[in-house]
Amino acid sequence: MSKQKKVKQLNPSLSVDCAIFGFDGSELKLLLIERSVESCTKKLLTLPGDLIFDGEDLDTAASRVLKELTGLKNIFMKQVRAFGDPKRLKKREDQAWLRSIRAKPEERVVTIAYYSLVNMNDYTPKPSSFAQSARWVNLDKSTDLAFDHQEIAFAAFDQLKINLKNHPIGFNLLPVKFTFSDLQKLYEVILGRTLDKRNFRRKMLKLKLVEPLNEKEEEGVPHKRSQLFQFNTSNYVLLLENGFDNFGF
Amino acid sequence: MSKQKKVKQLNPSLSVDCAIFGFDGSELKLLLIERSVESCTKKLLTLPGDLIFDGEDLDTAASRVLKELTGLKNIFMKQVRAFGDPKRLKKREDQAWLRSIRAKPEERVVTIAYYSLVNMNDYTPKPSSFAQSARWVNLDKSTDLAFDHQEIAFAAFDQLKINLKNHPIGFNLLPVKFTFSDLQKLYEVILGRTLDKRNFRRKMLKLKLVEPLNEKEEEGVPHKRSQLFQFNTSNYVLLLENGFDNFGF
DNA sequence: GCAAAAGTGTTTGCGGTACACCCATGT
DNA sequence: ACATGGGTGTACCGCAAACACTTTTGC
Repeated sequence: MSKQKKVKQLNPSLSVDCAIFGFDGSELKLLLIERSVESCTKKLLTLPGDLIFDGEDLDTAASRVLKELTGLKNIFMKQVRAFGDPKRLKKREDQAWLRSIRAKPEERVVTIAYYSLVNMNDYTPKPSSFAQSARWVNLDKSTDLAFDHQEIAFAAFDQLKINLKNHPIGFNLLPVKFTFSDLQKLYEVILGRTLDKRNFRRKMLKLKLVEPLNEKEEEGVPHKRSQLFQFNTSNYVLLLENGFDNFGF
Repeated sequence: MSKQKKVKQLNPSLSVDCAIFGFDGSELKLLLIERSVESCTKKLLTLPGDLIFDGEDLDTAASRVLKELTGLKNIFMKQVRAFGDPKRLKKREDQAWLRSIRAKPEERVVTIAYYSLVNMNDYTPKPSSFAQSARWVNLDKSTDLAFDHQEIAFAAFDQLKINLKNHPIGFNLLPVKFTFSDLQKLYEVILGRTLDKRNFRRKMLKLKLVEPLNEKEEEGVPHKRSQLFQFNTSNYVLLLENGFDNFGF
């Protein structure tokens, strides 16, 4: 049982891919990476992801990918599922890129997909670290992703939508202090429909998920100042585990 | 693009494990395999599973495991998620068994878990094919599974419970013709609580998921003969995809 | 006739939904 | 004064929940 382990190596058959969602106040965004393909003018848009190290936990790998890209730690994150279609990396342009970075680009890779929710204020992509650059993209526009990342992104979004109905996860997309309008717009964007102001407020308050702050105001807006809220941490952890059976959206 | 492919090989890092559920009319059962460990009197109870072939689709691998064990095809099956804790195979007795069958028993294996629902009448374990024997086990008793299979089984069951609330999947556990009592008992066992007869019937009929059969009777029972039902196939496929938002159990 | 499960309606309460007006603020 | 979003209360409806008695059959 010596402490000297063999050097960690990337397992060529296993990867994680992360659908990282953000909310800018009016639209749901997905954080994508643009990768340049040598010998080709076309660029690939992909989800952030990487092969997994031998002996690295799946959740850890996903956190690592997120951390390396954004610098963020302790971000809400949830596994969606595994994607392993043998053809998932076999499109012509995908192979072109893989050949430039993988020892065995032909190899089938099973990827474990995660989605995660970040407060967009906590991370602004820098204009191209090196060959690759990250950017926030509107989810609806995000057609034409490389590999099967389109499918993964939609699966992640579906999962998010379902989870949002029974779990208090939306807050991960918002700043600490937020207005009811912010919160409602977030729900509307994700659920894909408008909600009634009064009913929404009632529901949220009944669940005791949000608390009003004394510091009740915004400033300088051309209308009545809105009350600020934060979410109730203790209820959060409870409901995160158990969910609430009938949220009723 | 010649048709001659390299021989399929098992990928040492990837497996599938299946939580196969059955219903005997009063209890929910899980199909487990008892594996003898050489050089040890103790036997391991595991979920059916296997390494995945290179280039084999995940769903295909899961179907293969089920087919090889039970002979059944076209069975309802759903991915739960991937399990990849580096320590998941590291318990002492688990290692003992792995050493007897794996080239690299130390290797971390990521397993993709599935749950599947079968009609127990379609498969009765034969008393020990060879070194391994399968048997139906009550889910609640199924403590002491090898590896992390306990955790996987519970995760699969949780998934089943959630899915049952919004999807018409329970029928996969029943024979083609069944009574309302059968159906209700099934729901009660999975949801873990009793349900009201009349309310249950109403709900099921409103969803138009079950149809009464003319052949209305059982026989030789010491009470009023019950109507037989089958499930409505066309609604089934519809609701399977879309779910029904408010099932309301 | 007795035990055992089948079958059947009604009432109550909660929660979801729909809906319209006044308020505070900046320009 | 006007435009903009903030904030509030009520009425209705449908669905889930609770609940008890009669029927058929085998023994």
